[in-house]
Amino acid sequence: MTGRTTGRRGSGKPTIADVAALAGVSVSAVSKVVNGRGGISAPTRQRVLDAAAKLRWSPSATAVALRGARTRALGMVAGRSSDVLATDPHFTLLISGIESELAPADYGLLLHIVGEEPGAEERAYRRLAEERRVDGVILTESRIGDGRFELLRSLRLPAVLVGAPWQPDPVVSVQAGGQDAGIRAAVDHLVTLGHRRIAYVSGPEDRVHTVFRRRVFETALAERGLRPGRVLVSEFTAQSAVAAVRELLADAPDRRPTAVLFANDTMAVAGMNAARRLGFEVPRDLSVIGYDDLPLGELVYPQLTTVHQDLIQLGRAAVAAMFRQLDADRDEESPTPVPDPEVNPPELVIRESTGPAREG
Amino acid sequence: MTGRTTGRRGSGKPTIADVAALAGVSVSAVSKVVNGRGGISAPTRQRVLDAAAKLRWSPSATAVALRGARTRALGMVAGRSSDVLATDPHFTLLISGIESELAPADYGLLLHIVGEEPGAEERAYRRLAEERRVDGVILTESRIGDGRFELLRSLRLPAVLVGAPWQPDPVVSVQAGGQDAGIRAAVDHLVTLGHRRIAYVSGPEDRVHTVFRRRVFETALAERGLRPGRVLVSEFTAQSAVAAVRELLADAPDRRPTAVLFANDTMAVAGMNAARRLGFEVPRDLSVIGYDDLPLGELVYPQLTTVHQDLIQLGRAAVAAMFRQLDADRDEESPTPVPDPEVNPPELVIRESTGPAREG
DNA sequence: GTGAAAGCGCTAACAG
DNA sequence: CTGTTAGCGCTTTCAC
Repeated sequence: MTGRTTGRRGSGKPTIADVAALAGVSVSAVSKVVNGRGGISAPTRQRVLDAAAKLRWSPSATAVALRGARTRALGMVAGRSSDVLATDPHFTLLISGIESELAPADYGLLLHIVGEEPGAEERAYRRLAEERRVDGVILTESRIGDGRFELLRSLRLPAVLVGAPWQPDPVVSVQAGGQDAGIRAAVDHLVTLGHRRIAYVSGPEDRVHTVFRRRVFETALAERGLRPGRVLVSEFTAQSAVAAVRELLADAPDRRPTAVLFANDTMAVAGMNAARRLGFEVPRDLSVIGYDDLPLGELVYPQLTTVHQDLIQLGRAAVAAMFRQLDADRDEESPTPVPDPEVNPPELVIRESTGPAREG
Repeated sequence: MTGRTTGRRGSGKPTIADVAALAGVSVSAVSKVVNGRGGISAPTRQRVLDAAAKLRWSPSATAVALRGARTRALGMVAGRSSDVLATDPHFTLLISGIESELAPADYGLLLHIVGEEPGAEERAYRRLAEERRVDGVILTESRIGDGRFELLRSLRLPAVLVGAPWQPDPVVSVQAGGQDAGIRAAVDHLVTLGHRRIAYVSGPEDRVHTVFRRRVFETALAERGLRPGRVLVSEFTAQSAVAAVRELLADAPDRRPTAVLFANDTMAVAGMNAARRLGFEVPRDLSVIGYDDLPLGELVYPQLTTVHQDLIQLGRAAVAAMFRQLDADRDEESPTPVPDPEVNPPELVIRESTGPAREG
């Protein structure tokens, strides 16, 4: 425990000094070799590499980070209850995408799942920033009045938002082009099938994408010359979706909707089954469309017609944007082009939960 | 960029020196205050706290870690494709549990999602260890011949396994008591309903829990005096489960199973719908039981009868075990009691996908 | 009760 | 080409 001389391989882990000693060179030589900076002869280089391999040594991430370089970690805070998280793989998918881009760069992802209590999320970001644990953070699900961009700026912590900010904001964000294409296609699909009374079950109204999608829905309806459809606001939970469907189907036959769009797949599946419990066949009596295109949609019966959104690609794009930002920050002077990452627009996937309207 | 004098608040973040300067004390005084070590007068203490608050300063995690203390981060490597990850919230749930225990301790979780290519997982652990990014790692899904425990030991990286090791091993592990209770109850339930031909669709055979559960299934059947049921091995994917059901239901009516147990809920749901597509009603023609009790099970129609497993609690227990291990390592001399964490045994949740056998 | 100084493992100037 | 050295931000003896 006490008195561990540098270079001694006691209980501790090998350090750069151990490697240098074993290779018979100085520490700076080792440093130069591992960082690929030139000025080292081939034989020396080889000796260093061998020594490092024998000792199973890699530079300590902590020491490198302290030295002023990067942390080689990105942070992400998920402000959701574990229940919602488990039902809705939105985050999981995004994280998969993020990781796939992070791994080759030897970056890690520091995840924080905090509850939905207000303030918890902010505290998490704050700690991430103050403790300098990460080089930057990736944000999702921006909300109306979202204070996170401001917060992160004041914390000087680079951020990339997946999605659109709630109001024009200099925050770097990634987003698929043609965001409204999915819902438009969904409405078109239903109209073509003869549906005239189409309802929309939206997510919590404090979400930016929720409001956006709802607006697209309303616009699309109007453009088709249809009267405004009913719009119900629901939580992202199954119970809430079930309640919404109950309400929708309680109307008189000539007034109730013949098709429903849901804000996400989980709600759509829950809603679909709620309808069935009420004696409505899907799609015979009611057509249902989801959003996200989760694997879940293919599992259920009938398979879900839904709007596909490439969350994995979005996650990758977010990381790419972050790296560009980090590089730009470092080089400061050279204003990197920062091309918008290519993300495919949302797209309608027609499966079994939509069919012709029963009565015009 | 150049020549940033200590104590200057330029573009950089405040350091302990800035706080000390602002409070008019020495850096060590600040350190003592933030670490709650005594020897500081109340007024001085207050001045330090005020200064830290004003500067929004917290100790840099990196510096603290380098100083020899802990990293305050745990690692986890998920060796699965993003697709499986998205369908099966197993990991998500576990991570939620882990986080809920980590957060109050101000610990972070460094996540690595690597593909299923062999070696990728090992490399990830290796890097985590060599770069000293985490204090320890949490493992799941131990496999037959799992080399990770050995690897981690040689890396001197503390580890906690969720589940049982494939062979007696000193690795610290957490697990619910009465592991076999769930499947036994499931078999009992089916037998009581009059089922005599019960099949089992197992997961990949290289998983320890897969083999264990299958054995429990076989034993339970034997104890009830039933002939061995058919056992099919499937991947953890929907397609694979669908194929298994096809095979099972292709048999002659007097030979085909009237009930099927699946290794997890996702497979069960996929199987249930495959059966329906083949013209079999669930539970009228076929009873189905899953495993895990994911939220998904309540979403679908009919709702899934399944074996509940408290993954969240398991995640929490794993972290608790890790902390005890870390404390023990530190104190070295004091062999902490290390009581087994309390995790509820798996339990059968009866819903709608099981019913009386149609023919004895 | 408080401060000065030595490192933790590494990188980057600067010498040789 | 290679070695010496000064910190990065913090904690921790050890003096005062």
